[in-house]
Amino acid sequence: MYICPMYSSELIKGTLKTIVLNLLKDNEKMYGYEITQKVKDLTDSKIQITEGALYPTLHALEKQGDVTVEKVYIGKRVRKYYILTDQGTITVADRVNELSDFMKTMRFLLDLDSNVQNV
Amino acid sequence: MYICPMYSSELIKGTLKTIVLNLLKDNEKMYGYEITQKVKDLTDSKIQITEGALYPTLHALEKQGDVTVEKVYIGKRVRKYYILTDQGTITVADRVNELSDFMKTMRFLLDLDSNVQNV
DNA sequence: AATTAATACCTAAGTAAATTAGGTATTAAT
DNA sequence: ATTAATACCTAATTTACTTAGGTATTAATT
Repeated sequence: MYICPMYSSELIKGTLKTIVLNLLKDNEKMYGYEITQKVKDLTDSKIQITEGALYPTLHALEKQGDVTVEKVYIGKRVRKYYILTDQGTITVADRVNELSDFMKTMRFLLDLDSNVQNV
Repeated sequence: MYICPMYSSELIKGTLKTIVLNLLKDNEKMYGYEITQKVKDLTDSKIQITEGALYPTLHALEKQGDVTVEKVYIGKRVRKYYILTDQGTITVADRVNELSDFMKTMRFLLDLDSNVQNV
């Protein structure tokens, strides 16, 4: 199965934690595979999170206390649900604000708002 | 001299070439140091390009044919002006479109447009 | 006059966050 | 019966930076 990310990987780099945390903010609990599918669906496959990037990121978020894990067995198959902690709620707000601010700065820097085509 | 970038470096990662090319699109010719100052000025120091990142990037752009170089001596001090090539003009359009599209997708994904505070 | 700051270029080593490329195992679909 | 989808994982590699130096000229400050 070939994975075709629409955006060059450099752009997505640095936004993964923000994406994951923001999804958990809106969904209470999600498991890894579900996150990859959700992002794919919401972005019309323009952003496809690779598992090699996602799982280490989820483990890092757990380690730094932004999420907790809840193991659930679906038959014999394990699912690890990730839930945002109180600290994680603060982190996601910070991250989203920073990204939002950064994108605003980039739009100004690249003079994108004066270009009608970019709506 | 301490450099304090406002945004975490991961965010800026991947946008440097686009920023540089776009400045050259609007300015005909610029030299490295001038680019760092211009970006600092335009972003109120929120984005500060480090020289360790910029010079290798300029050399890469030259190697891949997006810019040409013009050496000028100001007294005994050398200045290397970078000028966008025809190919570079295409590259910058592609890059800016991609970044613009990516930011639009991120705004949707993070549900930023429904948040009045992010204007 | 001497020192510091600003201008202007550069590179090498280290780092962080991805990609690539595997692996295991269960369940559903063809 | 075989393939695809679900669901987890890691190790090696790559990439684009940061950090931390270096050289040299010119302007500003003490």
